Amino acid sequence: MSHSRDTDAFSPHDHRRCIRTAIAEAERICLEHNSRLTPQRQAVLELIWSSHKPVGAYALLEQLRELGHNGQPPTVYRALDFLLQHGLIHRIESLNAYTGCRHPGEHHTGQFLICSQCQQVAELDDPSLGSRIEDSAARHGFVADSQVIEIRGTCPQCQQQDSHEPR
Amino acid sequence: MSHSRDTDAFSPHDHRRCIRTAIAEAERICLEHNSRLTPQRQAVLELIWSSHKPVGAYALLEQLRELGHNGQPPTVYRALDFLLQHGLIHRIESLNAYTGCRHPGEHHTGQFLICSQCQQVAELDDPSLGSRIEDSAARHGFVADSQVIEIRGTCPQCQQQDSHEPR
DNA sequence: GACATTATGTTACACTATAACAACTTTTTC
DNA sequence: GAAAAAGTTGTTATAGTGTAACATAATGTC
Repeated sequence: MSHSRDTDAFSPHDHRRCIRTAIAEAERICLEHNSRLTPQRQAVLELIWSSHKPVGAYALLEQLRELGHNGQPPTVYRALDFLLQHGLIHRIESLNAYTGCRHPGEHHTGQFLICSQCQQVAELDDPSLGSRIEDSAARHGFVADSQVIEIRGTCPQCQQQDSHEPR
Repeated sequence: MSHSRDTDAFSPHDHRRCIRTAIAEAERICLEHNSRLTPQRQAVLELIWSSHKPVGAYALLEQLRELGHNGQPPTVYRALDFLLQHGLIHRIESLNAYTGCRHPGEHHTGQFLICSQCQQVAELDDPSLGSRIEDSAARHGFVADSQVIEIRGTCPQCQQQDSHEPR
């Protein structure tokens, strides 16, 4: 089975590339919107992209401090708000945590696969699923304008390990 | 368009009936499971069912105190845990709030329509949507075992009011 | 340079949730 | 029916998540 770029999060990959791409895209988008990717915002974005596990705001705060940034909660939350507004990150509601967005710029509603075992998250980004949901809502006279789709389960990698180490 | 029992939450209806049914079902289920629907638990369930707007734990606590119950946070959270475990209520992740379950007992994953205007929530409970999502995940080698589906938008009633009072 | 705008610093606090242990009730067992 | 076990509630303290409000600093505009 071939995996799209989206769900490669679960497969071993050159993660530095993820980070580089994310920053590059962020710069592009900020330029487009005439917004500023300040050092703090970039630092937060990089920290979020340092893995595919969603990070909590206070964990980010901790890491920012280690990097010598000044740190109080509002600092982090402001950066997060900025990144969220520009579609550069997503908030995972069921985890109170944040993860990098794979398709910044393109307007899309996040659909997440969350592995209960390794804690990693991949984006599904299946537009037809999105419209299927809209339809479902519309059938009840409901006009949808945003969706929270968070699917918990076991990723391919962890399934393999399970079969190797049963019990 | 005809609405199923599920999404009637948005339409005017005899709400006392909702509550009565909910309690009756709760009693049935607790009997089945040999669990006890204690006065506190029942009080919390009734409070949750007192409307179709999800309620936060601390709001419940407040209301419990007004009813003369003893109240500290753990009291409420324990009742909520019990009700959640028995499938009598759902937690709305994106609101940190709780709402009554329309199909207690039947194992189902919650799908919620949340009106941004009136704050009311209806359950979709579209099993084919659930399996559609499972499929979507499976296509990426991911085994889903639970889903968080929360759709924000405008309910039929609020749409009507909008068209009557534009601006 | 003066001004408006945007971003950050700082303090304090609100909201959501749980840990840990004590006391009490109900059920079970003998 | 008394003792033990299991389940429920009381109580105190604290952890985790998020924001309000106001001061200061940096940046952009004219």
